[in-house]
Amino acid sequence: MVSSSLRPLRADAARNRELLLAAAEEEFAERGLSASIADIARRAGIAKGTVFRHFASKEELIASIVCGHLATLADVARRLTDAGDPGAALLEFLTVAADQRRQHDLTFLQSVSEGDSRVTEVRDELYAGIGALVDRAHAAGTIRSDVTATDVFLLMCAPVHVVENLANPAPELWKRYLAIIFDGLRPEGATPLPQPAPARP
Amino acid sequence: MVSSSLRPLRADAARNRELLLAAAEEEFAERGLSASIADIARRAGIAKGTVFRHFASKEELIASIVCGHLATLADVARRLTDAGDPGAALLEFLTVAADQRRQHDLTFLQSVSEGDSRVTEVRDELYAGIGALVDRAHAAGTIRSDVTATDVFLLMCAPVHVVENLANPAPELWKRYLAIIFDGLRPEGATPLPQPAPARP
DNA sequence: AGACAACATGACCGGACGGTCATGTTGCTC
DNA sequence: GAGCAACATGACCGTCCGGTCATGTTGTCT
Repeated sequence: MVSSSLRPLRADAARNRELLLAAAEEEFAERGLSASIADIARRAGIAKGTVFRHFASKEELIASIVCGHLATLADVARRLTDAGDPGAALLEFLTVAADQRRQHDLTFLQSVSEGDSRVTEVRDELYAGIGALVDRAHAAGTIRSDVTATDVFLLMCAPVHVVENLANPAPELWKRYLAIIFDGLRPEGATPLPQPAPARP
Repeated sequence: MVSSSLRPLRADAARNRELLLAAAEEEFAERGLSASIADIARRAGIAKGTVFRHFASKEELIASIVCGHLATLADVARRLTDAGDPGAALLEFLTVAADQRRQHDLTFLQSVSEGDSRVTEVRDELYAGIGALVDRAHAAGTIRSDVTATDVFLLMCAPVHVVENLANPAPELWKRYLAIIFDGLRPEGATPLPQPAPARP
């Protein structure tokens, strides 16, 4: 979203960078991780060599995309922390997160950019935001007390993933599974969990 | 599991076929879809050309693996249909299914082998088995009435998928998320679902 | 307007991959 | 045990991909 380089980019370079990121996002969403740099460059209307001027490697390009998505989600979480109903806020966050994933499923990119320092940094921000939402939902009694922020973080993209096993899913089918999973997070009729919550990612 | 060819394989060929399938399964689980035929052959202790004697293409090899897994699951479902408690039987099925996926996550192979006729055939069997389990659970009132066999089919591998977003998950952490999701399937405290169930896959 | 650094370009490289095939080997049948 | 079809082998082919670099182009600053 923001380019935090010291020297500002030249006008054409900045424009190309945005075109490139947008094209890469679409190409990855359509072709998966094996989308080629050449195809991405063609889609962006720039030459292949230019890609490597902006990003040292394919991995770095992926990390930048993931960073942008995580930052957007962190922003959403932050904004929703002040919302009225804590339970509704958490559900709204999960809805926005799933909808983002539906548009461009980039979950498979996340494992690639695991080592990147910028990614882990933004992810920590997102994690903090989710933590605040979960705390408030706990206090309001909307979700069961044995569910943690890490649980929510991990379950975030599950609805979309579930739907992707279908060839032609209805565009909003993921909402069905988000509802089912969210019901599993509610205190009513909750069964004791067989395993302790994992440490934060 | 069974090789339904007309002419029986020669002894060495049959042995190599099994070695090959086992090696491919491990290699795909470790390296993902991009595992190479050469690596698979090396792991099986056979030559690369031999792979293509048994399977016309990489896709066909994948389809055979997926077939075996689906057949195993269909068998489990069939056996559990006669079990005592319908609710426990369904939970047990989901547990076995998730555990199988944990050992060798091959979900990503499923989309590749979408067009294969053998795969769709075995998948239909599995689907029928799940249908029977769900019907009995409905009758016993263990799961909410608006949940279908397709829902269960789709949610089957969700617990394992959720956990895979973690770098070093505890080996049985998936049971935590299976418990949460299964709680979402229970009638107690169920919220109306916002989307209709999809048609069978 | 001139002049330079920043930027864009696409031919090119090394390597890896899926798949083929001529040649050599081996299990089965009589 | 002879003979043959089934099978195994690995060198080889065409293709594609990530990444490099010498050369040409353009924004920007004075």
